[in-house]
Amino acid sequence: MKFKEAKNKFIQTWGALGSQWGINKTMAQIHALLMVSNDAISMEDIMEQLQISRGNASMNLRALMDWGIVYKEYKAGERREFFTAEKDLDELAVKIAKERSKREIKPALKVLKEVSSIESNNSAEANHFIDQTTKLYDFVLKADNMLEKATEFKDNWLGRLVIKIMK
Amino acid sequence: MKFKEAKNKFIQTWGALGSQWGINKTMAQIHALLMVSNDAISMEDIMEQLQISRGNASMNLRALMDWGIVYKEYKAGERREFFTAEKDLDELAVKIAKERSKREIKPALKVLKEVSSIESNNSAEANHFIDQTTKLYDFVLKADNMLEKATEFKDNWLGRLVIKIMK
DNA sequence: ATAAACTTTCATTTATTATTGAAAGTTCAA
DNA sequence: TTGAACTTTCAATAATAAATGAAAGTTTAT
Repeated sequence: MKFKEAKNKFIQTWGALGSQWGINKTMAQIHALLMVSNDAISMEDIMEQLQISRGNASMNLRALMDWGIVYKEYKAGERREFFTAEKDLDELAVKIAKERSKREIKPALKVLKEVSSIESNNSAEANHFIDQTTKLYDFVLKADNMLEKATEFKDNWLGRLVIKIMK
Repeated sequence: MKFKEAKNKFIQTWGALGSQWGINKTMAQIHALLMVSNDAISMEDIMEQLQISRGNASMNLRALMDWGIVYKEYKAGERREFFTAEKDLDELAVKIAKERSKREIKPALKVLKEVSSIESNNSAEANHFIDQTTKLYDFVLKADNMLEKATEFKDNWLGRLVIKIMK
């Protein structure tokens, strides 16, 4: 396999993976492209390499910057803006986790708390509902906390030890 | 909030969360409905409660059973099939993790390995590509392993200790 | 202040994904 | 073996999500 072919395959695969996990394909592809690019590239270049429109490129770059995993760069004497991706993978994972937690898990938790707090009418059905949603709330809360602690976790010698043992 | 209202809100929310994470809405809703249902319910019931077609119900129930998180149940003297959901949340998480790993992460890993193994033509570009995709491969592999080990992790006193410390 | 070089926005179009429902398939009781 | 009761399949349709591109908006050099 040649370099160009490999690069393309990587971008396609990363894009597909993204869309399976609720991140739009182009967004994931742009990110992939930037990750494996040596240096910052212009919007024109991104459009060209991924064969996408200006609007699409612009909106997804904006989204990636909102997520904090792509940055603008300015080059001396250049009018255009250039873009780079966060390349540190731990940092990337933490940022994605934080963002998805904020956007999706936190609101879901709010609803779970709400619906698990209804007054029971003492039917078996209602009791089971309250019990199950309460458990779910606790579970999701715990899972969410683990995500949030991922940063500290990775720098934590004890954590690393545990991972080693579990392997 | 009344029980019925809460139940509905829960089902809607769970459905939305599912679709944000790449699981189709109806599938997540059926699962939600079964999770908070006291006992097994028929396809007819599911169709009625979620206002979906027979085909839709059938296909998504099949998918949920393929995932191993919904089971068929037979009631004595009843021709119809009834369905229940896995209600143990740890068990549920493990099964979902395993399934998504198998379907999505494993194939992605294969591609990552492939593209990171190309022969470099010694351009800075190609070298950076190889370096970055290799790192990505290691990272995704590690993350995937952690998912797989989730079962052991939850029963692991040391793991629990670490979580406690990190909180 | 002007205009060239560039970016963003958003109504419209296109592509993707999910849903329907009728027909085909299955199972079981008599 | 027949047919009633039920489930599955899948081509057609609908709903949803993403992409386009032209117009509007910005920025900067002169």
